[in-house]
Amino acid sequence: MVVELSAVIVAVRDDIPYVLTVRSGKQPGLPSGEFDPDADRSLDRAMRRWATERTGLSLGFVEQLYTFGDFGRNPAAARAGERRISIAHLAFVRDGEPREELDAHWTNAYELLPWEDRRHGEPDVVGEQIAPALAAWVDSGCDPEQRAGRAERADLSWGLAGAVWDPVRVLERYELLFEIGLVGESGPRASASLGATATLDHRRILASALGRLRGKLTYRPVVFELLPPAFTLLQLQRVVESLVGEPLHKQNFRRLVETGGLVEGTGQRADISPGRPAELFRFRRDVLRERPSPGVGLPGRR
Amino acid sequence: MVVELSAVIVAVRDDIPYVLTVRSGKQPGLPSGEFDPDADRSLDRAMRRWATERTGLSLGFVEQLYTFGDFGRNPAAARAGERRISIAHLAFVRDGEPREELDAHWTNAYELLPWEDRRHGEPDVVGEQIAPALAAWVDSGCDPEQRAGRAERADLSWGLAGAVWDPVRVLERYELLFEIGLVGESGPRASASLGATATLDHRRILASALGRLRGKLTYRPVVFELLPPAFTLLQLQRVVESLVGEPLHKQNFRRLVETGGLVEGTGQRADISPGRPAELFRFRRDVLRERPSPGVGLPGRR
DNA sequence: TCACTTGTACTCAATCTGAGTATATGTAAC
DNA sequence: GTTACATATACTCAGATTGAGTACAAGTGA
Repeated sequence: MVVELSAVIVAVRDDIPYVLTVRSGKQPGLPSGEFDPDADRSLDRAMRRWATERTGLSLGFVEQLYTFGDFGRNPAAARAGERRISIAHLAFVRDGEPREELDAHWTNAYELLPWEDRRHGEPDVVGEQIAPALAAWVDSGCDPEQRAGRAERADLSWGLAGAVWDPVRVLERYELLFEIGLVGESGPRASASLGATATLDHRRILASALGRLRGKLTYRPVVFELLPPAFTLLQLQRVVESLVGEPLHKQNFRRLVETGGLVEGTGQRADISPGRPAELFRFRRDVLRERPSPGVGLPGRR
Repeated sequence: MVVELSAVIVAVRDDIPYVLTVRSGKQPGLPSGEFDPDADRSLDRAMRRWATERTGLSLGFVEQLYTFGDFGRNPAAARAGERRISIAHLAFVRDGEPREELDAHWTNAYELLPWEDRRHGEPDVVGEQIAPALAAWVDSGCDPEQRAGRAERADLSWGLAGAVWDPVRVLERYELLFEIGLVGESGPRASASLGATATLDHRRILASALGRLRGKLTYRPVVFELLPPAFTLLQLQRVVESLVGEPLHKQNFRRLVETGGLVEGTGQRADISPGRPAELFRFRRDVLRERPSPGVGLPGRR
């Protein structure tokens, strides 16, 4: 059995969450490579070293995500009888371009999962293609019980029929689209507005990364790993919004992070801006002692 | 490379969280076995089938936890040059004894991690052995910077020096004890009051399971997978308390789950009890549509 | 009937939240 | 310089949530 490491390496620039991709064939894919147990004592170490070699970046926050071993998802390998397990990781980098010769690029995460970006309202794809397809899938259940189960699943993951949209359920949404044949890798019904396709099941891995990341934001101060040491509150807010995919109330966000003790002003101000110059803030480490789970609590999630 | 599945199978009875263990040699260990990719299409399926065969239980909630591949932790295997990766899972069962002939037992999770049970206040081990050992470790840092780093790490994970105790940081606590040689598998300084030892790094896996479980409780209604379909509010509270390891305010807990829409009364009452008979409640599925992350919010975690 | 046990309702102040309004302080255009 | 514009920051206010209790209800066995 082959064990490989793969990584969802995230950076945010200009309000866009990017993931690092490499070309393998004509499609972009996540950087991944075989795990060599003799070279590294632990998975974590292996992950960091390998990512540095492969992408030229040094990772900040790194977390193991999930181990994928669903063989049906890799038709070519399955035919060849190859057994491959992929240990996926989530990692952040602050900035810096990958080295060119490594053929790595930053891809907008929402190009791969367009329905996840709701900062400017619900994207059209949802109403025009996804919701109807889901409705058809629900109706095509064989008995009332199955239809009810399908309806609940669709409503909960997609926030339909009065259910609330939960930014964290990224993987559930992707898997449902996959099941009903709407996303590229799984069938011919895929269309461009449902996002660019990626190698193998890498969009699925990305979905699981985005979901985890969104959840983590709310109870651990991980956003700061994506920001420079000093930042304005608006910068912070934009990064959070870009990751969560939802707009936030500016004044309340500011109150939340300031009175929540998550940041503290450095008397300096940012000069590069139209409008009134903003104060630069930094992450306030002490918050870790004061609150058990400090993070940028999102609105309405309680 | 050998890939194995292992499982932390949890059940709660009489206010005690139990994990299923099997004997391997003289120590208890988690059930685990080699993963056969040809038998099952996905890891999840493999996990369920294998657990059923091995333990005679059918699992409710199952979730992948973490993939462990730290080779230093298994000295015997390391010497033999064996490379083994273990994909750990967390699973719940409602009740039922494991089949006897399988040599499986329920072990009190707090026998393995005694410092995690704070329902009756901070256990004596913490003040008597752990805190002093941590202090010594902090002081033995070579320079002020390293000492400061160690102090922060110790304080945060153990809630010392004014920091708050975070029930979720189970793994961080265990790893720290491991590093300073306080827990059995890692050195000779271990004592009985620091918990029973287990095979290989199985206590570490248990720690990661308990932490994950505690976190999950607060934002997904997973407790109900551990309870019968109808239960009294006190039963529910006791199960939550046993898992979280902290006492909860009764009236507020009740308000939380009732007005939070997490449960609904079934007009029936429980008869087996001293005192006034309590009403039986059931999980209210509709809460899933109403709130993005319904769970039994713990006190003070905000 | 009393002591005891557990269940359930209700109170109350402190805090937090969502949704605003109002004002401050820059730059670029006229 | 004054105006338009853009963003920053302060403050308000009603409604909901939380933490910590008090009070009372409804069973059991002595």
